[in-house]
Amino acid sequence: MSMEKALVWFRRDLRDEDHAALSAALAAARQVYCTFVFDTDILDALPSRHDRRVHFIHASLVELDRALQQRGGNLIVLHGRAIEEIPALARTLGVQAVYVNRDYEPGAKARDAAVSQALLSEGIGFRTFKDQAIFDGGEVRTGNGAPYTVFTPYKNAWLKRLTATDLATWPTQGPLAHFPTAGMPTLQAIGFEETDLATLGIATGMQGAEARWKDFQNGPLARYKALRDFPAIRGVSYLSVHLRFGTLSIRKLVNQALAVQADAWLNELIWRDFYFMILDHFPHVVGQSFRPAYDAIRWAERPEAFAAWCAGKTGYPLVDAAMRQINHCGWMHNRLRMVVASFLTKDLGIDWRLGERYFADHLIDYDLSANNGGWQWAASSGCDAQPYFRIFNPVTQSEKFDPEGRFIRRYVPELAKVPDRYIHAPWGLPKGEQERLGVVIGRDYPAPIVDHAQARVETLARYEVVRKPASP
DNA sequence: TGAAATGTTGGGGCG
DNA sequence: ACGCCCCAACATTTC
Repeated sequence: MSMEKALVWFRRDLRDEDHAALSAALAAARQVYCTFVFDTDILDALPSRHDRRVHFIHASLVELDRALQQRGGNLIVLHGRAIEEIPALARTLGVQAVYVNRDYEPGAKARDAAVSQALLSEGIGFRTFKDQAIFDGGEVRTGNGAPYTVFTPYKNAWLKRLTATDLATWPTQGPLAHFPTAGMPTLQAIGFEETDLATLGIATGMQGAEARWKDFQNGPLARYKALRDFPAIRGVSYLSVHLRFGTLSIRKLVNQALAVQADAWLNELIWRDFYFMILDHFPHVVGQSFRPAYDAIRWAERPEAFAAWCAGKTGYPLVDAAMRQINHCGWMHNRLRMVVASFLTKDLGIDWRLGERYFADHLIDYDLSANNGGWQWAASSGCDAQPYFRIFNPVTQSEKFDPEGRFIRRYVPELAKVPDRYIHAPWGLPKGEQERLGVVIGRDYPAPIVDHAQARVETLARYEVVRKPASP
């Protein structure tokens, strides 16, 4: 039974290759339309009108539209509330069904439920597909049918279950239907401004994704395990933004990771599936600890310390360099995400939710599932989180992962002249040397806003409440 | 996907 | 030669 018309609604899957919903629509319908909605329910909540993500999406849509036009179709780009725009467009086009790739965020699930309901009332179908994850829903479960909450057994089950079918490319050949529009709205027309993506060398769209992917395969992939922890080195893939917006297919990456036996990198891709699954099954992690006991922790109210953390002025060079990196380019090396998260929660005693929100507002690759998972991991409140007594020493981390201070000096230029021996803890530099080098701690660079050894003791005390329920 | 505290061992200085 | 002590170096435990 072939249907006449279908509509593919693109969201975080901005490509026309290996695309599950597009593939299914093409297989099912004679005429396939394509749309994207700049959803004001999302855009209105963004803190700035200069948002690199909106810019990235817009630039990627321009390329996607061009690709669809080469196939006889086009991208119908709307600006409004998706829960109203999609049913209205479906009605206008006279489609029998709307096709989407599944999204696991609570807000997206609520939106999709509302759209589905609206469509259903008009007899229009709403078909959802797994595309952004390798496994979703209940596909990877423990022996008794529960979702995994520990990564390693999840990973083992994930690998055991994996077959070639799970990694097969979704074919998307075939003609597309064209719907006359006034053309793609400009960035300004949807209320946003151009950003510095080009200056930062952030390539958009499928072509940008492919270029980065080639760079990674020709470069660090083979030595990923050895290089990935060193922020001064190009040792990681820089593909996170492309996975976030679907300008690259996850199946292609997993296939290659398996082919070259890049186990450490494959693990990272499995972590991504893991956190999608956790968010899907445990939506309370948005705003609450995965482990309820951890919501009894009394976090410190320290607005001035939080401001110093945000600005990269804590007096701990690696922490400051990392925060200045996110402030400068909207991206931070993964090792440093752990370091600054540990510092915020366990050195400053500040609620992980504040850090989570800061990352949400600043990361170009921000993804609710992984960001929340990572912060709760660092705060020890999450599933398979590090134990609360495992506290990073910001100086030791610096010595291990930026041994010569190359990364520090790149982002904290006022420390450029500090000798290697003191670059990780410059307050140890003798006063006379500080004067001679023109790097006086407290004048040219902040004194540490907290003493790590003391903070560690206070954190262990703060976390005592999770050990056992408060006595009656 | 830690780090600090504590325990153990063994080489070397020294009386 | 021997015991004693110091203290790296390494291992284990504790948080």
